[in-house]
Amino acid sequence: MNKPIVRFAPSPTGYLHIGGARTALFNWLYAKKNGGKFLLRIEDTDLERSKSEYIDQITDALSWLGFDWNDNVILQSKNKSRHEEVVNHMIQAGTAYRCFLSKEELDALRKESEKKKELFRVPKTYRDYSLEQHQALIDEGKSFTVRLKIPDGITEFTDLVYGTIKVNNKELDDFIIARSDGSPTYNFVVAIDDSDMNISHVIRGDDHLANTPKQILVYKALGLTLPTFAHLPMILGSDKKRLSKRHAATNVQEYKEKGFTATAMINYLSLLGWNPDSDQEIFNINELVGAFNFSQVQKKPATFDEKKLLWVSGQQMAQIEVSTVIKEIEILDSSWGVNQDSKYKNDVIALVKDRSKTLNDIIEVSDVFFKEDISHNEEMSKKILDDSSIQIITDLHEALNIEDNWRKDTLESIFDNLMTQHELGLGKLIKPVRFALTGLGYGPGIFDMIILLGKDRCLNRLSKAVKL
RNA sequence: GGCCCGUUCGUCUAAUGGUUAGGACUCAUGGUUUUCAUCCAUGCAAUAGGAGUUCGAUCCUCCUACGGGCUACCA
Repeated sequence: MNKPIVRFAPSPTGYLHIGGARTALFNWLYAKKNGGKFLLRIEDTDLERSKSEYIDQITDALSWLGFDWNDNVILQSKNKSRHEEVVNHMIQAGTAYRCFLSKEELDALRKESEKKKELFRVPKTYRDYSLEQHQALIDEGKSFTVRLKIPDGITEFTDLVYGTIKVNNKELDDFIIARSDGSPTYNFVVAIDDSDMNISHVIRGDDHLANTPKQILVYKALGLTLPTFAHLPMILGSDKKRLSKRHAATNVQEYKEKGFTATAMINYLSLLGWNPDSDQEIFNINELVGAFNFSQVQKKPATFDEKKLLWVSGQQMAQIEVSTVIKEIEILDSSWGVNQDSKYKNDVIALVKDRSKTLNDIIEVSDVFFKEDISHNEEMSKKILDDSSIQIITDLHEALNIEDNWRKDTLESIFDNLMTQHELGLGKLIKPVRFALTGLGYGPGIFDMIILLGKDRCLNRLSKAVKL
C-alpha cells in the first residue's frame, strides 16, 4: 500500500475550534500511524469572511497541539487560475455547461414549487445547448454560471466510518461549479485541490457526508482517481447542539489558557468518537498513534464533557515529568517563577503537581511559595480564624520560633505537642495553619509545605495571620 | 418538503442471535491520607417505541418517533 496523504482543510473564518482540532487529530494520527503525509490547506476562497489573522491563529493552535504538517501551508486562493482552467476545460469537454438562468429566475421558480409543495429541481434548460448557442447568448450580454452535467445513475462510495453510501443521481441537481463572476464553488474546488494534492484519504467532519457524492461526480467527470473517504461524527455541546460559539469554550486556545496541556487535550479529544478497543483511557501521543483505527470510530455524535477532560488532565499531570511541567508553565506564563532558584522551583512543582489537574492549578498554588506576601480572603479568614485557631497559630509560632531543626520529625513532634495541648486531632490543627501559611483551603501535605517554605516565611505568615 | 446519517446509564463508550448488558467520567456513601486532593471500595444509573424473523433479539428486517447533516451563485 502506498503511504497515505491526508489533509486538514480549515477555512480561516474563525479560530481553531474543538471540532476542527479533533478532525486535525484524526488526520494526523492516521498519517503518523501509516508513515504518510499530513498536509494543511487553508480554504480562504470566501474573501468576505476569511481573515489572515485567523490563519495565524489556526496554525498556532495546530503547532501547539503538535500536529506538524508536511510541506508548506497551501492557500486555496492561490489555485484560482487552476480552478478556472478546469472549468473551461469541462465546458469544452461537455462535462459541464453554461447555465443562463439568473438567480432571480431560480428564486422565483423555487418559491413557486414550494407553494405548490412540489419538489424543486433546477431546470436543465441549457444543459444541451451547443457551444455556439452559448456564445450567442454571451454576445447578447447574458451572464451565466457553470453547472456540472450530472449523468443518470447511482453514485456509491464506501466510507471508512459509515460504510456504503448510495445516492441516486436524480436526487442531485446539476450544481454550480462556477459562479457568474467566474469564481468556483466549494464542492468543485475541494475535489480539484484534493486531487492535485494527491490526497489519498479525505478525513473530515460528517457535515460533508451528503456533499461527497457531488464531489465524486466531479472526480468522475474529470476521470480522476477517487480518494478514500472517512467522515467523523460531529462534536456536540452539552445541549446536544453542534458545538458552536454559543457554547462555553470552543476555542482550542482557550483550553491552552485554562492550563490544559496539549497532551491532555489530544488524549481527551481522541476519546470523543473513537475508542481504543480496550479499557485504556490515558494515552501518550505515541500510544495513540499506535492504537488509532477507523474501525473503532463511532457513527454517532459525541458530547463534549469538560468534567472528563479535567479528569484526563489530572491523570496526565500525575505522569508528566517535573521538568516538562516547568517548560509548559513557562510557555503559558512567562512571568512565572522568575528570579526563583531552579532547584526550589523543581521542589515546588514536585510537591504540588500530583494534586493538580491543570497547569493553572499548579501556578495558583506555586504562587504561595514564590511570593513574599500572600493574601487572605476576608470571608474565609472570618470563618477559619476564630479564637481557638488564633491560639493554635500563636502557639505554633512560638514553638517554631525556637526550633532550629527544620525537619519532618521535629515538626511532627511540635504538632504532637499542639494536639495534646489543645486536645484536637491533627486535622483540626492543619486547617487554620494551612490557611495562615497559604491563604488556601487545600494544598500539599502540611509538613512538606512548612519545610519547603522555610522558617522565615512561616513565622512571618503565622504572625501576620494572627493580626487578621 | 426531499435525500443522507444516526439513537446502549446524565456523559464517553463495550458487548453479543442466548451476559446479572461491562468499563470510564460525574454523583452518592464508606475507607486510606489523623486535613484537602489523590487513591481504593461500594452504590445509583441504559439497549427510544412498535411490529416482524427466530426456540431466543440490544444485536437482523421494516415502520414510527426523536436528533443531526445536506438540499445556496457559503465553506
